[in-house]
This record gives sequence, C-alpha cells and structure tokens, in this order.
Amino acid sequence: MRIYNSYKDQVEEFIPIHENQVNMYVCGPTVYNYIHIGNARPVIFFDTVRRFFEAKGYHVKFVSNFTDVDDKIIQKAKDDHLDEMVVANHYIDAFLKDLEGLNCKTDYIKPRVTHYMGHIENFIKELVDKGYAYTIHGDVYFRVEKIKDYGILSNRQIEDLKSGARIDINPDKESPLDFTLWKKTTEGLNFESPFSKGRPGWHTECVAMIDDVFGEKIDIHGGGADLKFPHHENEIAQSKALHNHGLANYWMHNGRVSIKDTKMSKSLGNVILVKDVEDKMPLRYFLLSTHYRSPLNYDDEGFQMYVKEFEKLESSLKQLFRKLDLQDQIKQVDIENHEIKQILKDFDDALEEDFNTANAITALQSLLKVINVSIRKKESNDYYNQLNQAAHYMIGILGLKVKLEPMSQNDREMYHQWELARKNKDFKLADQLRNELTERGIL
RNA sequence: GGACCCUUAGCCAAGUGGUAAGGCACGGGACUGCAACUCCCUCACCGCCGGUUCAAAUCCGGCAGGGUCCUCCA
Repeated sequence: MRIYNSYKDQVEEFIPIHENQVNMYVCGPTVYNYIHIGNARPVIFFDTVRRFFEAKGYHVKFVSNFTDVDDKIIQKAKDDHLDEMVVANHYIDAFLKDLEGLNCKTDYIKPRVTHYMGHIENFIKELVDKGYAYTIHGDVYFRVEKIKDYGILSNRQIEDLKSGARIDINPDKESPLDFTLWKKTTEGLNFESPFSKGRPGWHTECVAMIDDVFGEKIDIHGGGADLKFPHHENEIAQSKALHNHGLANYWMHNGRVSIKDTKMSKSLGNVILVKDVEDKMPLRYFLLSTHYRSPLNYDDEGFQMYVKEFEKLESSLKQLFRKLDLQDQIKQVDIENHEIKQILKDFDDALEEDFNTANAITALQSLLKVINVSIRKKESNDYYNQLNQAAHYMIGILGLKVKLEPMSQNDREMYHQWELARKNKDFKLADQLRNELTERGIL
C-alpha cells in the first residue's frame, strides 16, 4: 500500500504504527447547514479508503468529528430563531442521512466538540503551562514562532507568512501568525474555563479530540486540501508543542470540487446540496471517477454520463444475478478463472497505489465487459458465481450499492410465463409480462 | 504582491523516461418478434516554443491559458 503523503509531498509505502491496525481521522463538518457535493468528496473518498483497508484485513479505527459550536452555527440559530443545539442536532441528523444515501459507513467514532470541552480546556492549559500559548484579556493564543519548522505541510516559510500577512487588527497578539486557542465571548453558546467564559478555537478542537480518542500519534489524517493551511498546519504545531510529534504519519488531502468551472460558494449561489441530488450512487461513482488529489469539475451534462454508467453497472449485475437467482444457484465459490483473477489484481493494484479509484473503476468496467459477454453465452454457474463474487468485492470497496433482491416464487412463475409466451410467439402477452417484470425490478 | 498546481480526442479521464488505459458521444457492423440491454470495429501529431536524452505526454527553461491557497471554507 502506497500513499501520497502531503506532509512530504511524495508517495510512500504505508507502514501502520500498530500491525494490521489503521488509526485515521478525517476533519468533519461544522453543522450549520446541509452538506454540498464538495463536502461529500472527502466523505466518500475516505469511506472508500476505510473499506479498502478493511478488505485488506486491517482493523480501522475511523474517527471524524462534528464541530457543533461555532460562529456560523450561532448566526444560523439567530436567523432561524432556534437554539444552537437544535440547529446542530438537526444538521448532524441530516449529515448522517446524507451519508446513508451515499452508502458511506456511519458506524465510526463521532466526537462532538461540546462533549469534549473538559479535554479541550486541559489541552489548552497544558500549552499555556509549557509556554507555547499565552493568555491576554481572557483570550488564549498559540505562539507560532516557537515551532521551528512551522509551515512544512503547506510549504510556507514563516518569513513569507509574516510579510504576506494582512494587517492584523488584533494588537493583543504577539505575532500576527499566532492563532486563537480560546476566544473570550459571551455571545452564543459559551463555556466556563480558567481563561474566561468563551469558546475554543477551531484549530484546537480537532487536535484535542484526536489526543483524547487515540491518545497517541495516528496513522492518517485526512481532509480537503484547503484545510492544509492554516487548520492542519496549526494542528501539527500544537501537537509538536505538546507531544513533540506531528500528529499523523500520513497526511492526505483531496482536491476541490467546482461547478461549471467556478468555485462553489454560497455567495455565488451555485451550491449543489447532496440531499437534492436524486442519483446518489451515480454521484458517488462520479466523485470516485477522478483521482482524489485532482480538482474535479461538476456540470449537469457531464454528470449524466455517470448516471448512465451507473445504470450500465446496475443492469449488468442484475442480469448476472438473475441468471443465478432463477436457478437458486448463488453460492460462495473460489475465484480460479485467470481472467477474473487478473482483473481483481488490477483493481487492487490501482487502489494500492495511492487509492487510484479512477483506475479501479476501469478494472470494474473491464469485469462488466466480461460479464456482459458471458451472459450471452452458456457458461457454468460456477463461472457466473465467480464473476458475481468478483463484482461484489469491487463494488463493496467502492461503496456502490446495487439493489439485487432474490425473486419471489410468484416472480419466478411470471418470468417463466414470459419466456413461454415468447417461445409461443404470443408477443402481446410477452410484452405485457415484460412490462410487469420491469416494473417489479426483476428485469 | 507571495506560495503552489493544472493544461492528454467532441466530452470525462488514466498514464510521471521506452513510444498514448478506460468510459461517454459520433460513425460502421452484429444480435433481436419489436424494444431495451449487449457485443465487435473505427476514433489522439498529449497547450505552444526551445533544451537534456539513444528515447519525453512524462525531466529542464520560456511563453500562453486556467485554477487553488495566503481570510471562514471539504
């Protein structure tokens, strides 16, 4: 397994800290709105990463947070005349529903900031005690310049950052680079702390929760490329200050999604929400069709291509399944066929090389071709089962769900009547039965 | 202004030194009671100009166009 490590800007062999175990953390949503397809990209991608690791026999401890205290939530609560926690809970539920629609696993560890206040406080306190942070007027800031190699992840020099820094209106900070660990405020949801009544800074939440949930350096930390700076850079800085390590061995960042070659943003009004996309599986297919590090552009016409592709996948697998199902012959077999084995190998090879889902999909497509050819021929049930199993292995890792229900006795009879009608050239009856079978999702 | 990235057929998209995967669309065939599905065939001087090399889409330099980050952002 090889992974492109953003921290070093190179592809590296993946070596887990603990054998057969992968500890990974992905920055989760701030729950003040429904997620859009750009948010869905890391969600789907890292779910696929998890699935592949699991398929390869790793135990994956997958953690992704909910930021449920934030200025944007306060604003949203004001706008909607609701309690902040009501807002947060609503969008957490909506997020999980979107996840299910996208066929992402939801059985992962989901720390919420509001449940970790004690730990976050202690974390900040320790930073202060060690001299890496300072309090002033109730606010707490991190001393960035105490971290000597600050900027490695995002490839920035401290000097450049200083000269490029916007005019800082906050004279309390020792340096414009310093970032907030604790913000004194009584507006919105706030918490008592030794520093002041207030809220934690976003950059400290993730690292404090990782600290508590894992209690050690983790294998993989993931998120969108735009989180590299300053968010992830600041997480690393805090971890170095407190634990003398860079938080994660491998940093993975996915590219952005744009819409019709334009940045997706609420002010431009070109946001596509996941909940509004009818074709959830084609969306997943689409988002995996480009390598995760490349930028991805969405437009309706292009997307139709993937809707069609997914339908093709669905119909081929359905026909194969039906062939076996009609004879009650679906069973576990050993995959021995050379061609199928080669395709499986191509699939695994693609994913093992920095999760190249685009090439993995190509392998899936070549299996589909083999399936389609075989369906027209008379092949053994054993061979069909090998194909079926290989296909399900692949779509299981890619997380592409295809509805395949075994036929009822009634369905079977109807199917046989249809065949009989065609044989007897009773095309009127045959067409009628065909329509019925199609409606029932059999054909 | 500073940092970085991208440019492969009509469209989407792999490929990071050995002579262009795959998909969609188009065109030509096949199969079929009619459809749908499916199958076969066809379809690229890798943005432009130089350089390095026996060999470059792949490395280096320049130019053009596009984008991201530097501020909340997945």
